[in-house]
Amino acid sequence: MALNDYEIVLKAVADPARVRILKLLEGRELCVYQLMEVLALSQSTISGHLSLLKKAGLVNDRREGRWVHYSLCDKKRNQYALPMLALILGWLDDDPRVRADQRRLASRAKKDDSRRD
Amino acid sequence: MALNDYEIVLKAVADPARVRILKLLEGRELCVYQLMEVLALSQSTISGHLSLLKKAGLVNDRREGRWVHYSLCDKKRNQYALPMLALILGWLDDDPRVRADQRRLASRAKKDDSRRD
DNA sequence: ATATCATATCGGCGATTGGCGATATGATAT
DNA sequence: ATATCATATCGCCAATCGCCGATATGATAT
Repeated sequence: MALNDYEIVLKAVADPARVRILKLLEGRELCVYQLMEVLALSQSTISGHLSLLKKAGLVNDRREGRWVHYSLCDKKRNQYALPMLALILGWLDDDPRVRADQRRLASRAKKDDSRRD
Repeated sequence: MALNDYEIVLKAVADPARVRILKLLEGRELCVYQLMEVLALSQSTISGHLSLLKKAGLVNDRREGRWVHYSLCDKKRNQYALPMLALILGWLDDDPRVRADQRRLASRAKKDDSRRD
């Protein structure tokens, strides 16, 4: 049923925490742990959001050792997922919370860099 | 806040009953009473959905005597409303429930016609 | 085998949601 | 003023949601 697939995608993107995740995944891969720090939500909460986004066909996961790298989906798993992604990723760049997320992610990345031997 | 406006629109369109309403409003005006009959939901439920859609800037209302005619929004009340409408109205024409809604609406219209003196 | 680290899943809690019937409002008609 | 019709709002209930801490899983290292 088309309406079911529609609902899964729309409910997935209708939550603020989940769009913030999608905006953070724009152009890069991230792991649960990084998203935890940037969004200041518990590990189980982040993991739950990600599995919902995955179920909707909005994100991919790729395991590499103990880390699981999440990225925006490329394959068509749900007919509504990619067009919806294309639409909403053009939005929210001017939102204060989204901007703050980007800044926190950037400063985290710097710390990681300087910690390298 | 952009994220707030986003959430209002997305939550509004993420509900099956509300998309069905939007699909029925495609190309015509309808009153609460007609939507009640087609969707088989109570009058208060339909009215509630419509006021939510209106708050999101997705529909207009136009009072004419005791009837209130609802239609898809034309003015820009929420920056996300019209692009989202444009996207999702291209969808769901093949969904069984949506098709059944259209049929019920059509047969209702016929009855109305034959009842005219 | 044991320990550790990253992630996933489970159970519980308060808040929100979608449905309803009952009641209130607003417009028309008598 | 009263009645009627279409719609809006209110209060309630069951179901879902988003969060958390606790526990389970899966991979790596010793």
